[in-house]
Amino acid sequence: MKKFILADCNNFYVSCERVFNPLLDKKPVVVLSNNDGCIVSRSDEAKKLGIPMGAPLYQQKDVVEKNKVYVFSSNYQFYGDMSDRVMESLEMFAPKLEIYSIDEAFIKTNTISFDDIFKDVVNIRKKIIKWTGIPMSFGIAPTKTLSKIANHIAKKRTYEGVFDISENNVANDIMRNLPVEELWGISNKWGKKLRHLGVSTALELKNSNAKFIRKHTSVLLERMVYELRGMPCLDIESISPKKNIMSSKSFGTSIAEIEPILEALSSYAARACEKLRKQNSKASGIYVFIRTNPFHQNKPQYKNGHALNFDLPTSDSRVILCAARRLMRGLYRKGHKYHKCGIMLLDLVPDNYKQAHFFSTNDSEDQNNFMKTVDRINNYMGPQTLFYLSQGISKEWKMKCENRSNRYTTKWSELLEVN
DNA sequence: TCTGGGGTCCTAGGACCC
DNA sequence: TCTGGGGTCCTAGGACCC
Repeated sequence: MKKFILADCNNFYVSCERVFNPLLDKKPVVVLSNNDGCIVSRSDEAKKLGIPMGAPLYQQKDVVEKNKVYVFSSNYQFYGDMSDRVMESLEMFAPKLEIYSIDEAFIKTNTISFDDIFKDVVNIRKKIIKWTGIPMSFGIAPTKTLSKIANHIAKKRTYEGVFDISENNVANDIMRNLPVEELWGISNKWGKKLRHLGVSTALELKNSNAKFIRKHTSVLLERMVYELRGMPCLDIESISPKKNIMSSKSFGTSIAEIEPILEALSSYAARACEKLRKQNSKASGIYVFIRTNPFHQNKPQYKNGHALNFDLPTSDSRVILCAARRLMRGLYRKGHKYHKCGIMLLDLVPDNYKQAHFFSTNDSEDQNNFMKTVDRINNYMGPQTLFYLSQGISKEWKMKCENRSNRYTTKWSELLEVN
């Protein structure tokens, strides 16, 4: 029988920090989101202190100080590079893996030959930990949904970090004690709805009438019923280019004037365009938005967004920046303190996509060559070596990032030093 | 004081057509 | 006086993921 394996890094961002800083072993460690806002990765020691996932840092200040928790700002360049190393290592054993997120990948067993799946996976896991320094867990099951559950058990229960849920008829016992909200694809809203229908555990969902579930929820949960029964509805997905690309960030401090907002927007747009060209796409349109801080309900709130279509799809930063700024000037209202803005590149098409247009000139060879040159220089000399003046120089909107570790693997000046 | 960012998929409902 | 039904396409918004 074909099986799915979910390979997942343990406490990924924290584990990355530990690779180059062994003093952090066995200590409580957390990593923050952008702007040092929320806690998005926790070591086991930090979890034991009761620090919840996603909690704002300021609400955990007491626990953090009392227990000397190590706190790191996010360092995505570094984590991204470590992720590449882990995935490339996995690919050596399983060439057709589906990279599901920065720290997880699905593998299907018919793409590799195993003598004994369990034993072989234990060996793969050992090798990857040795090569990358990142601890991982592996869940084995007949469907993706079940492999998620198996992975969960592997993390908690077994010392080898590998668990096969299809062995020894343990699946039902595990599901009997698993609240529906902990299933992959169900969260609070659906959980409530299911409980309302009399379904509160994974096992009860598995034994429900699939059509009944679909009628009262959606096709997604109908699929899940079958997946829990061991009938695969979800397969390994091949890598496809993104359909939209987004770049947005909250400002380090709230901003009332339009100029710094335009600078921030230009920077986000430039970043989005780099991602766009990297995946060899062009955008047919853009959406730009702005908003005040929704947590300050006692202050006047404003949020708005506008979209625009280009005559022809483009990946030219200059065209996109100009259009974005024009949209923003239309959105901005004086008298508010703004907290966040962003841009989404819409309806992406392959960059070799050609369509004749009588009047538009925004898709010339010159433009493409110009952007390629800019990207090449920034790749070689470092991000932002060349930038647009409209991104500004003072950058008062720049996000907070007070405890970032070194970019050990991607920046010469920040390599680990051994004395 | 301080509350992330970047995605995907599905559904309902409106506009429009014949 | 009595005013259809069925289909498609698009969009906005909701829900979920990590």
